[in-house]
Amino acid sequence: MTRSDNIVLALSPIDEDLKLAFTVDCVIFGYDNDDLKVLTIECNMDPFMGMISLLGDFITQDEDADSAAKRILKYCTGNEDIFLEEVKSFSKPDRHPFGRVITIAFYSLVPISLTKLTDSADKHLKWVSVDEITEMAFDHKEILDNCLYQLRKSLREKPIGFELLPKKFSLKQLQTLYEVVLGIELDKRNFRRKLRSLNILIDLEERQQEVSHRPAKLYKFDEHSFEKKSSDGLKFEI
Amino acid sequence: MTRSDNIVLALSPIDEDLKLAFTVDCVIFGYDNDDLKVLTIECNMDPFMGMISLLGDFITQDEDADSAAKRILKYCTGNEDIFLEEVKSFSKPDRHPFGRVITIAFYSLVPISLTKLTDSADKHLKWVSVDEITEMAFDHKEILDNCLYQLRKSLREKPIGFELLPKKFSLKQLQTLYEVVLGIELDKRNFRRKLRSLNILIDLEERQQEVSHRPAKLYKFDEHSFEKKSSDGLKFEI
DNA sequence: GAAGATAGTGTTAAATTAACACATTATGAA
DNA sequence: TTCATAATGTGTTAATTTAACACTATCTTC
Repeated sequence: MTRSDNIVLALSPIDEDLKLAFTVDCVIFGYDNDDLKVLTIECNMDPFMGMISLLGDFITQDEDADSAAKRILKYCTGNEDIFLEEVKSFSKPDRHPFGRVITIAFYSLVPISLTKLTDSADKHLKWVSVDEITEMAFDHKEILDNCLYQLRKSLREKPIGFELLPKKFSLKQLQTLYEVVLGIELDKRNFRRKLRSLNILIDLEERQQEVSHRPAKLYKFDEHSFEKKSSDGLKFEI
Repeated sequence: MTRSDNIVLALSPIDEDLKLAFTVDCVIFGYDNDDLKVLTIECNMDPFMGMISLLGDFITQDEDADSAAKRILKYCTGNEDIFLEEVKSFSKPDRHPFGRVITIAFYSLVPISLTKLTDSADKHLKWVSVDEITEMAFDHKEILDNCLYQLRKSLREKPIGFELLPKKFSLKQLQTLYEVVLGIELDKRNFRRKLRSLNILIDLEERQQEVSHRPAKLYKFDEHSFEKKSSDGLKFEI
């Protein structure tokens, strides 16, 4: 490869023999038992032996970063239709002990209840509460922090909370999810009114089963309304 | 480099001889004459010969993406203290005719009036109105569109409009900037009240010179107030 | 059928946003 | 020096949105 001409600088020519690697790392968020979790894998590479790390892989020759992230998600969860958002790149020269590895971080939202970790990956993977994570291999804690920040931001701007829940959910579940992830308390009546006004939920005319009290009504997310609204700039703002 | 172990997939081993290149591309926005402009350079590489492209370069061995972007900005404008925000990566396998070139896109905001394009770069660089740009070399039009979208989003969320203006500016200038970039009309009184309430401007007790009418008061941006507010989540919302 | 547990609902005050018109102050030409 | 011109600069009110707040309804289990 020769230096392209639309590239204006000639300060530090690229060494043709430089080994570069390009990866993606996925912060796979799950939500279970009123707790936000991240899918992790144990690192068995020094100097990070035994620490948890995010799920990542090289970007192959015939795919883009997005496809690589989807491939990882499919590999781990078997699911192809998962919410995914690119966050930012991480490229400190010394971020990886093996050389120059530049990574693009994504976060994704999966409903843990619907997710069977695939057999091949299962034994290595672990859902860990975000709260419990104080350190990770590589710069993965920094990546996690950035993705968590972005998740919180997006959760307030766009109707994506559903992505973490089962297809059918109660308003209470949804509210608790917001409270847990955002770390705030919400007023029940205001929360419900807000969601009503957004017209993004479909009342399933069904109720929760097997609870020892009045069962809650179940809703599902109305995909159609979302498409329509997100395109002309829905202001979600919970 | 061997495949790291925290990387779970082994579907498509990376060819050790694969030539990868890692670049940054900067959408350098300027504002002049009530018009949003982008700094471009003419491409002289087939098949994009003669088309305009963004400013970009390889990421060198000892810098991260951010540093590379800053290096480009300094090279072009001589200035080191320029607003810079990472937007997203572009990594389609065929996006670059020379091989596998993955790029991280940034946009930056510079006050054209204060910017002397450096001598070495000057003859190749051109400020072009965003409105006039219908196509660019590579996937740079797509990159521009994404960065423009992000600029508009950030302009509504964070007080960054100042970055495009001279140090001293009038409220009218600032309002017109918002109107031009966002493509909307704003109410003068509401706009002024809003800015007053944000407490991010310092009245310089000076007035515009050389205008053939009542001269406007000049303000500057109060850096200190911004630091303080952005850290605890300023809601700008113009 | 009573007790326990959670679901579900409406009103009012406060804050924010939107809409709107005229007086002020400088310049420059008569 | 005064008048025309061209822009700056300012306040009030209505509409909307957000925040605060407490009780009744419905189901289960004992």
